[in-house]
Amino acid sequence: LKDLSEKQMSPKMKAITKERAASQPLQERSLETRQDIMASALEQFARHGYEAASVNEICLAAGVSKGAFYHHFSSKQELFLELLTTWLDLMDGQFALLRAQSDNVPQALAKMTVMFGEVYTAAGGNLPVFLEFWSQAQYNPQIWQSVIDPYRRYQKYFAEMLQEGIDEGSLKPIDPQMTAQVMVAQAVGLLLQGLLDPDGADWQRVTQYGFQMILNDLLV
Amino acid sequence: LKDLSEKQMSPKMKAITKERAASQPLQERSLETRQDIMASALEQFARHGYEAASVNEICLAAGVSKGAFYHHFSSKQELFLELLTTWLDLMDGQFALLRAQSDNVPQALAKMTVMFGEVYTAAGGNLPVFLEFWSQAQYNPQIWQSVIDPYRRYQKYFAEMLQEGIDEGSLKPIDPQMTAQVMVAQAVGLLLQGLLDPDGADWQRVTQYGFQMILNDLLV
Amino acid sequence: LKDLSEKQMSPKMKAITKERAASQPLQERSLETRQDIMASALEQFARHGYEAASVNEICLAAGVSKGAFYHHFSSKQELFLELLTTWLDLMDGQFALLRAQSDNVPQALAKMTVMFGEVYTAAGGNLPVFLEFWSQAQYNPQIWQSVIDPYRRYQKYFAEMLQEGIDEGSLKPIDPQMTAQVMVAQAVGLLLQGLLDPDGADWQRVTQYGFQMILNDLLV
Amino acid sequence: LKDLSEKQMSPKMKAITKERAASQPLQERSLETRQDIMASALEQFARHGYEAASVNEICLAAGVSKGAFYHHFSSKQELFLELLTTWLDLMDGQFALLRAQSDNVPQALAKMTVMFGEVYTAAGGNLPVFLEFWSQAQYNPQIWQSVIDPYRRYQKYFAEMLQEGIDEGSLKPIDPQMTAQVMVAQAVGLLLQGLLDPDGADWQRVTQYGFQMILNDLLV
DNA sequence: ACCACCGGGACAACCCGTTCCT
DNA sequence: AGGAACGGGTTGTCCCGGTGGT
Repeated sequence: LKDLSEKQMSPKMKAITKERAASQPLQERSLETRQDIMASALEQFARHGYEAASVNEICLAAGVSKGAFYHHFSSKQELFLELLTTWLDLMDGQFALLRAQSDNVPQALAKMTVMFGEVYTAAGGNLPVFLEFWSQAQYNPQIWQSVIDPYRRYQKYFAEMLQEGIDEGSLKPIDPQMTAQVMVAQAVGLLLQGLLDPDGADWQRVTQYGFQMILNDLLV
Repeated sequence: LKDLSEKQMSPKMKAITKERAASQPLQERSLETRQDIMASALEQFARHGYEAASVNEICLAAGVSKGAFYHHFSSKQELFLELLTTWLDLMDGQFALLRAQSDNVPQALAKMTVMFGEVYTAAGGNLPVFLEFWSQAQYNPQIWQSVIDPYRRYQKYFAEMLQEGIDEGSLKPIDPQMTAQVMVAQAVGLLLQGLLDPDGADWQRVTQYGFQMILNDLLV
Repeated sequence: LKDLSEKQMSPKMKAITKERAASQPLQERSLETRQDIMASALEQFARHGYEAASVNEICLAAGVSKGAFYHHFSSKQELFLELLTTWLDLMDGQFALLRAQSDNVPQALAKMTVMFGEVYTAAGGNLPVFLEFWSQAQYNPQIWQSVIDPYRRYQKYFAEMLQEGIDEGSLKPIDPQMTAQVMVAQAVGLLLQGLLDPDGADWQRVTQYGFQMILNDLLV
Repeated sequence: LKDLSEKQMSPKMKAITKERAASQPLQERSLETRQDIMASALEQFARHGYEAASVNEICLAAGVSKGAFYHHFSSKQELFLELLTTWLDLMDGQFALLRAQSDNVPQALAKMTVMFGEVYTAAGGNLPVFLEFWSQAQYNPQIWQSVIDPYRRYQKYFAEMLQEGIDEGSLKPIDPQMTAQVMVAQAVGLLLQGLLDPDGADWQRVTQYGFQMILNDLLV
């Protein structure tokens, strides 16, 4: 997740970087430009929202011409989608990793909670895009598809894990489907609250507390 | 909450209504125009989002001139804020009512769950504005203030209720503050899920289920 | 000329005046309203120019509703024209007066110079409308007519005066027509300079000086 | 000064020119577009005044899209200022040239008079912008600055010239400062009169006559 | 008779995302 | 990869009638 928030230097710095990079292999330079744009876009989307963030600003902040922009991305939308999928892929990877590293289900669940906190901090100032993804999904089928797919996948992950736990006897025989949905809902809700009102509470603690409440119902 | 989603007639119908209204008392006519605009705006915001919804479209759909629009609202923002506060006031009223009608705390909590479901259905197709409110709060301090105030109030409501329950002996001595926050988070999360993926689950049932899980931890 | 720049109270003051005036005879009140509007308009036109001054602002500053405005004046233009003619009539009166009060031509000319200085100070902060009159005359035939008529009249006045002076032997036999035009031109030029760069020179003195130069050529 | 008033072809002609120009080197094409816009703007400002001239009209008359317009100028104001400074620079150049070409002061003064006449004719139909410049200087500090600077410079030019004349013994020991101001004032006044009432007199002749009057006071 | 609210459209300036051509 | 140009669309405001209350 860190990759999403690095490259936070000033445009001026960027310009210099650019000049220095002039003697790089072409392909490398192209890739770098592409990532500069993405980093800049991420920040702009987070700061102003998808609609209010202008391509112009993104280019300016990235130290890149509009011509370059449309060379790399066919539209603002595509860039947005690209950002979205990158984000989701990272999340997916994290999930899989965590699950693989855990021996039993309760342990994996506990780790999830930790990871959740990490997402929150790792995204840095760019967490608001998360909400923006969600919001835009309402109005654009393609984004909706891209957001809903992994989302359902997460729920399935959880449900399967819970089922496993039940099977191995470490969890009570609750309804895995619905429990998973509740858990995800809680996670999402806490994220949004932390997003909107970061100083309103110690959200890390509240998150721990909330998951513990649910676990109380699950553990044998 | 119903007032927010009525007035769903076509623009053509509206135009006729307008003409008929020409002979009404001025004040009444003015009020009606204002509400027409608000209803239209609610729909447009829900359908396209705050930024993408144009004042022009809102006026067209309301069968109202832009002159009328800017007579009633000084800006798109102000209208948005107006919509927001109306919504929140309604919610506040519902909360207070429900609490007053309940004898003990567990009963009130149960009713809340029901009310939550009602919100979901009552908003009709215009629920997406909810997300839009949340989203815009990120970028606009005034909206943020307007959204965060009642939000914190709700949490306080809940926390007080829980404290009451503990005092009257109907609830376990849990941490009321954090529990309230978790409950609100779950509500919000479920709402968003229902918003994004209405057909992904029977959210009414999931909601019931989720609150039951929390209640299990609370009840003596 | 003073009438043009009095009534410089704040809108608040006006509002009070208005309320007090509620018990006045209707006609009187109407007249007052009309003059309030004109005073406000004068100020607004002077401050922002004809186009940039909005009827709204004029009304606000006058403490008058837009309905009232259009009751008294059929358009912004008409008001402007009204202002213009009022101004010009005042000037005309002053001219006639001065000429009547003078025994011989050189004396009258000297007095003109004094009067000119008075115009400058009497107009107070609202002198820029003068330029605005001139400017608008370019684009609007009606205003042009209203501005050009008295203008030519002034020149004729001067020319006649000079002719008189020649006839009575107090002036050299110069071309009265062209001399008059030059004098008026100088007056206008000095006015504009004083308008644009009030602190650039002691325009009163320069005016005296300039007219003296011309007089040197005229006096026998 | 002629450059300011050429390019008076119809929009249609322009469109053709544009298409032909599509195969020009980019920089040249850009420059041409810029000048097309400026020429069109000059005409529109002259015809309707600064405020009343719309960017739309300017673009239409120039055969250029609004996008192109805002690519070249950041605002209508900036364009106006650009026009102003170009004009003033031209004037400055003319002044310097004339002075350099003259042997003694009286000769230079005489030439100035001629030049003044040329300005009048060279500007063609676009002289009204002159008044517009003056007018807008009242309401906009930046324009004021741009207009007042060269203006004071002209006066200083004149004053220095006069001082030179006094020193070289070709002029009487008058006050050079005030005399210069009077001369400029007369010039401005005559210009405005010629502007407002072109058929009211033979302004060329009147100008000659007026300057002669002043010269009478200066020459030894 | 006078005034105030309300509404009507046209249109302003500006900017946006995008494409074309070098 | 980039500078120039495109045109449609944005919010907001302007000037102005009409309708009803005082």
